[in-house]
Amino acid sequence: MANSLDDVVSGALRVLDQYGLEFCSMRRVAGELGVQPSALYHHVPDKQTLLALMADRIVAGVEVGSDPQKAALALREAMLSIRDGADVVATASAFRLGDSRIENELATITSPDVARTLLLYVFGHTQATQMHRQAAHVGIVAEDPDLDASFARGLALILR
Amino acid sequence: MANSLDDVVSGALRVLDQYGLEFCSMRRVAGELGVQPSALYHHVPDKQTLLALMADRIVAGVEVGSDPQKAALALREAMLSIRDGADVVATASAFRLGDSRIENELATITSPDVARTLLLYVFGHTQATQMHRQAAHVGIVAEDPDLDASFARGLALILR
DNA sequence: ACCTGAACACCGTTCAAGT
DNA sequence: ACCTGAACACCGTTCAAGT
Repeated sequence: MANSLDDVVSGALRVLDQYGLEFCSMRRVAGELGVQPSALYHHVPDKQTLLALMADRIVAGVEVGSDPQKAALALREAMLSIRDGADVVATASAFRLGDSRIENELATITSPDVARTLLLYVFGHTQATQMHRQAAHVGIVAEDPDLDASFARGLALILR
Repeated sequence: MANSLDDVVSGALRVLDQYGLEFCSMRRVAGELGVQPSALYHHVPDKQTLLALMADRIVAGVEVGSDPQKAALALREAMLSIRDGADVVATASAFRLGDSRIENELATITSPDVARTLLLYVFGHTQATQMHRQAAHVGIVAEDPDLDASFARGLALILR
């Protein structure tokens, strides 16, 4: 019956994926878990912290390895795999500029400057991709079929 | 007495600069103008549109010219000149990927791929800079004195 | 440890009505 | 054209109290 912190994060990610960041409220997450809104504050001090935990989980499976290009593509895939994932991850990461796991791992296989540039590019392009696709899905803009290729070319530009 | 659309945008930018995006509500903007919240909907269909108009005004003075490096620095300066400016501009721009004035002008002096990569990098780095500075200002993180230089080096990487 | 119930101070948006 | 007043369906967060 009783929820753990992991249950809360999982519930929040389900709400995010179904309704989007805009409607991912503490009250909806509580509803998803069958609990009162105030119950969430037993697990988490505030919404921002919950969002940071969600971001960690979204990128948890991303292995950097030894190929920065592969790492960038994996990161992009992880963020695109959940609605508004890029927004959540990018916002949470901006708060820890310079000490995120992925930035540090990228830095060891390239350089600190390339790592940061790459990471910010991946966030920016993926956020834009996801936003554009959402807008296309709602029909307020035409689908752009070239976004994946555009991403790859920008990547090559930075890693050249 | 009566407000124009320009007055509304100006009022919204004053509220943004004083209180930040989080507290830049329709109700506060209305208060700033000495008007009821519902009055804003005479000028603007919704908050998102108001934010887009604010973004346009923030980058209005940025001249692209013929030097992409200078253009990127000018864009960064414009966004940093107002609280949460990078957030507002980046979010609004993601909706128009591929047909913003600045992206188009950059494309003519470099290439479409460089223009997009550059723009996304500038947004990402400037958002992170502004967020990090805000966090440092509130004291939850140490100031990073290298952010401007880090920006310049990433720029050089893309434009090399 | 985990949760309820009630409250506080807010939101964006709509709509009839006023001038 | 520009605005008021009132309402609707929401927010995040706190806190005493329950099990």
